[in-house]
Amino acid sequence: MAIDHLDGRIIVLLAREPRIGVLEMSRRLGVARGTVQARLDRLLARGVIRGFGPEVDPAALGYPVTAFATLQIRQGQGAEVRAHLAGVPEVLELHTTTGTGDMLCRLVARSNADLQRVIDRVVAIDGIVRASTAIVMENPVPLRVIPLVEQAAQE
Amino acid sequence: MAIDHLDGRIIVLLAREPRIGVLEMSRRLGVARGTVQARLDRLLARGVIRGFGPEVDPAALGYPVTAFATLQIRQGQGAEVRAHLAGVPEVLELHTTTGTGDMLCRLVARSNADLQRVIDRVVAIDGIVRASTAIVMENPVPLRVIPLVEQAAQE
DNA sequence: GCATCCACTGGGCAATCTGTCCGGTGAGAC
DNA sequence: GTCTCACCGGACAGATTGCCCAGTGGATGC
Repeated sequence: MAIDHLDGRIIVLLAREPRIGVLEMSRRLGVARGTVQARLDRLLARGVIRGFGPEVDPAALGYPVTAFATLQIRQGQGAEVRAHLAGVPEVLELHTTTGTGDMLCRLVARSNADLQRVIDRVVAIDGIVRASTAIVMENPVPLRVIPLVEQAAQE
Repeated sequence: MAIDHLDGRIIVLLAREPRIGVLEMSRRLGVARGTVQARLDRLLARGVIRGFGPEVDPAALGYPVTAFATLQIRQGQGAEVRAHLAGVPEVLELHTTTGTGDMLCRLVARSNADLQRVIDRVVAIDGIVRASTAIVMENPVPLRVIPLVEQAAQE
């Protein structure tokens, strides 16, 4: 089994109030402190919780424009392209995918004009045959996991 | 200006060792504790740092398959579609975009077979005209912000 | 039936960190 | 020259952490 009900409640609680601390959690959940501590350790050890890194808002950093670029890669050039993209700070995320494109990456830029600079930099390598970009206008559902955790914990 | 050098070092330090605490940070950075505390408060107040939510790995939760779906929406049905997708736990993220598709969403599923169920649920609303899905195979660059922070802090 | 293992409870301990003050200093703005 | 602001270095009580312990209850295996 992935996680049980108590694990789920711990994660959800932690997601809602990250600064909460083990002691306060144990109070809210009505279990002993040692239990929460042990559960947390296990969740971290199993990799269910990867960490507690700060969530940084690129917009507040001066990068309010987000875009997704679909890239088509020349056969056998995958490794080079990956390394190249990993070196571009504005590439926040990169996936290799099935389908018409071969890679999908998330970009940020200082402005729509600046996005051109970023894309130029992204495609400045031979291995990329074609790139098509979609600019993000709104983000109705920001990255979230709570609903998934709740679903996973119910079983 | 967005963030200065010290802000950048604080964020990077926090990203690398999230459990670190203000006191230890002040030691590592060679500044007074009050300074780090004030900087952190400001970063949080300005929204540069949104929070410290736990990073949950969907794979460890039993959802090892990730996919991106591009959706075409019938004119004027945007709101309904958003609400519908927000109610699907496997939809981790939703963006409205320019370009051929109208929305882009990130999905997870228990297996490739299960992905079919998720997609069926996603498209189970009138407003979606067409959906095209790309399954993620690898994730050479997991979501990251450190390089961007470092770049933003240099100026 | 009985022993064993495991998770949880409830408690206690010292060490550490947090939140919050304070006065003093230096740099830049007016 | 004066003011404002950020930073420093230090202080304080209060709370939390990491760690330990013995006891309990359920599940498992013999």
